[in-house]
Amino acid sequence: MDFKRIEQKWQKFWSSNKVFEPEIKKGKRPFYIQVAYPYPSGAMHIGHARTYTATDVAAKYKMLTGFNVLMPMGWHVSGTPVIAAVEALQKGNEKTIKIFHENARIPKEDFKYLTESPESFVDYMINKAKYGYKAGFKKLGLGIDWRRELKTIDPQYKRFIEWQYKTLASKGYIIKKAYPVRYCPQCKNPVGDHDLSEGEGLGIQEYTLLKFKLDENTYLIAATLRPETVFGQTNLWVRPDIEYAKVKVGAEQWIASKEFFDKYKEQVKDIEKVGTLNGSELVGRQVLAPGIERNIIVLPADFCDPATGTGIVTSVPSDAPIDYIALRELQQNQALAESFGLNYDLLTSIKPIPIIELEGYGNLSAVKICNDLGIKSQSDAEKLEEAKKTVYKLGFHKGIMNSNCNKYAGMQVNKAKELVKKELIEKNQAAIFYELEGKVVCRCGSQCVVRVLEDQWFVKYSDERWKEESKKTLSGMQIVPALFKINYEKVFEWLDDKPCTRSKGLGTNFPFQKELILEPLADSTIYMAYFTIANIIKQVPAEKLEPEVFDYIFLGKGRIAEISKKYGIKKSVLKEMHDSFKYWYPLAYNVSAIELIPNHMSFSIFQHTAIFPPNKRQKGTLNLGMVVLEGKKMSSSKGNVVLINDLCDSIGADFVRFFLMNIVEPWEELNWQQREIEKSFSKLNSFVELLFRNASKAKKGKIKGLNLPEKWFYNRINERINEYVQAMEKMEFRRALQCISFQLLKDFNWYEHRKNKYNKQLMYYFLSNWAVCIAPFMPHLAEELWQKLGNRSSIFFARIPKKLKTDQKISAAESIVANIVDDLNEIKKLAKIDKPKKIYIYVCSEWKRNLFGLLKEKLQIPDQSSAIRIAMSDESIKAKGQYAVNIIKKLLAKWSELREMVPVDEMKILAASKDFLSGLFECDVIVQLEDKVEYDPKSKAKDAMPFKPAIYIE
RNA sequence: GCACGGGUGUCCGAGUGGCCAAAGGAGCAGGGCUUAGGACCCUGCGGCUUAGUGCCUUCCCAGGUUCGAAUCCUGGCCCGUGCACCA
Repeated sequence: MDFKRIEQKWQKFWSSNKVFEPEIKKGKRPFYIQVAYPYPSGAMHIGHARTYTATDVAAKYKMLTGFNVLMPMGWHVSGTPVIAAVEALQKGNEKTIKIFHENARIPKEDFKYLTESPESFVDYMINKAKYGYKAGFKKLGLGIDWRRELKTIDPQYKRFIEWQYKTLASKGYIIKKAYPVRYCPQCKNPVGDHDLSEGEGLGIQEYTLLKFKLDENTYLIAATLRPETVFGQTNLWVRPDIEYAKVKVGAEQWIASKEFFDKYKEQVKDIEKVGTLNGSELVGRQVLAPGIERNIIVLPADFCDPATGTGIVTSVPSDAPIDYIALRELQQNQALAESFGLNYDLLTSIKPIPIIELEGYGNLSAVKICNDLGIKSQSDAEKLEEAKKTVYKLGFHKGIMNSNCNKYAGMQVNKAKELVKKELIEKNQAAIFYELEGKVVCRCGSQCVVRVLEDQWFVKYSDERWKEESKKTLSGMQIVPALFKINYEKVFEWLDDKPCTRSKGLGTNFPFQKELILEPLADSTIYMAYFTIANIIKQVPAEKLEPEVFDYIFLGKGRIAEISKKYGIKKSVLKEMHDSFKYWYPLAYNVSAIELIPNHMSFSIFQHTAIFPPNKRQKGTLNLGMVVLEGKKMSSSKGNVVLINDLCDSIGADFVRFFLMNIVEPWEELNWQQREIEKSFSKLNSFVELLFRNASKAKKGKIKGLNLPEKWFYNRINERINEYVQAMEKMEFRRALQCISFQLLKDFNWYEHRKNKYNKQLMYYFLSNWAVCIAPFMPHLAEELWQKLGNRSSIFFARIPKKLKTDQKISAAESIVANIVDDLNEIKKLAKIDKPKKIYIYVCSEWKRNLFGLLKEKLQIPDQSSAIRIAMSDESIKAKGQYAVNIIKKLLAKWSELREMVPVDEMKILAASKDFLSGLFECDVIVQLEDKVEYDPKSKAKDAMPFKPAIYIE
């Protein structure tokens, strides 16, 4: 088949007949489906193609069920990648050149477009790149309304985003606060995972800095992850052999390790080094401990690491194993203690103070676990680490603060932690310090730190009321697949304030601080609304698009006449946009890949909730799974990809679409295996060719006078279509496809096998319905076949039939014949009969059928004694005695299967199929009723059962 | 750490209470076709048995619910994926 010709022919037809350019039609139900617009920076591979194809299938199916369908497309070009790429290409960076030349398949002579400017780069990628997304969409035959095409840097779009953020701000959802980020002091930039050479995935931990008053204005600073344990403090640890720094922080003087201040200076402003002192100078001193307002003693410890925290550690021997062991070791070593000039009696009087009750560990969990694990000294590093982890984890989840913790007594540890921290900070006894979870190194080679960005703008997704309202929106939405709803719910739970501005990148300037750019996940949340007017708004100059204009279009606020006059926009244009939004919204489905659930998809629901009224939000989401190639993750940089362009060229767009939808359901992980594809390609291809060959023999008209096999085929087509519709409604595209492809092929083959005359009308019924059902998946071939069948307009103006009449009895009857064929083959093989001379079929007698009917009606559970009781209530069965009991036993053995069977007249069916069977086996076939047998040399007849006639072959 | 998902025969993978010794494919073995190779077609691939069958042992491990479990529940072991400034 000449795929290329057919594809081009119909793509041209669709565009010149505006098949996928919907107009508002009052009375026709709208269906607006939208798939997350791509960032057009490379070649399109099958992973992308799957997402867009699934959306297209959903859209086309809805067209075929009578909806007015809108599916727009745009380009998300916001952010830094384009700028970074253009800069790298301008500098002649070889790695980047290679990526664009080899992976994105851009010829060298076209690089001039890429290096000219970010705008030119974007334009090339969208409109000229042979392997780009737009080229791919067109090749795949997607039903996109291109009149609405947009880029996120269009001037009108930017005004829309400004309106969006002004609206959010007016509701209090835009806030400004300090924000800790991973930061490279060398590059002077925040770093993401992809900027790192070491430490990817390591996060930021929040330490509490505790201030221990040494004298009037000088404090020793200890860092802790467990501020709630201040109530159990017994002493402070310092390293006697290192030098600590004295630093002015604000009005106070702090003492901590030098390494600490190097990091801390990125997090606070006013910080100034004053001097140094040795740890040993601090040993033995008394300091006023925060939280408990009590003096505690400074003791020496080797485990204090100047590179971790502050190099000073507060000691809570009740709950920190290392503190307990270090204290005990010091207490047991009088000579050492006295070498530091410590009062040994005072030292030995220090005892752990119970503060947390922990089930299974009592109220001194550190002491208990050290005893349990047999930890003797600080040198048991491994065991100490294990002990620490266990106690920390259990304490956090299950610990309860006890009566030594004042007002926190009885509170859970995980609650108390935050409250204690807050109280200490308020009393100026503590501060916050951010520390990386481990070593993080930037690609430039320098070690990263945490920097606190002052005045970062956020979208306040943590807002309780907003969250509640968004959860309500979500609860009314249809999430496909349904089991993902819980994922959304979980995301909504932990979703926190999201930074929304950056200093670099393409996009919309932040309206409240013009030098900043809204970051890409912030300007892609409600653009679906913009699509409804994108084709109209192009004629309005951007500068006229003040917030009031959008307020009118989307929210119906204000008076059209006044707005028209004030901003110089025609009333008719304003009205058209307002009407268009009102018609198309709410969005039926927002579609994207699963990995966007925690951000894009959720943000979109939140922001719709914030901005639009409940009836103008989103009705559902469709979440597409990943595509892997031969079991491995696809990666453009490793060349492990299949590009959609190449694939369409080799097997044709419709077959690509078919396989993308046929391997697994849309939300499941799809493993693309070339060999398997090739195998099923030839199978499917010959099926399609078979159908096309039959098209010339089909004739439109009333179907009448059907014989048994024809009735069966007609009925089977209807059954398949019904199941197809059921599956399509749930977006189970794979199941739907299987019904109307390989399964229907099997049916067709059986029918071909069975039929003895040609029915043109039935063939038309089959082919036309097949074309309509396959059209969402294989639109080009469907159109071609549709035309071959004599239709003039596009198949997408046809309708998929719904709720067709089917008759279980017809299927049941045919399965009797099919089963007989199977059984005959089996017996032939086992009995090693090559050419049967005669076949005898004995249909079970009337009383057995009655017995089955009786049991089917009355038997609740397949229990032998009650079955016999029921059966023996019938005199004619009772008369058969032990033989009847044997039959009952046989029936019960297969009861679960049999109870579903629909009773049919086996005698009549088999008698009617005699010619077929004798033709098939090339011998005489004799069908007799069990109790009227004339010839039964091996006495097989008695084995006849309902739905399973006995057989004798000669 | 938190969240979600998953462990099925040689391999990939379908299967969510009985129709399941478990779809489909790959692979392997035998046969057909062919000068040969490829492609294609047929048969078999847990064990024993059989004129269309019946039985035994199996779906990560251990328990449990049920007349009945690959499928439901509990515990354990193992493996993926995501976790925010990144589009």
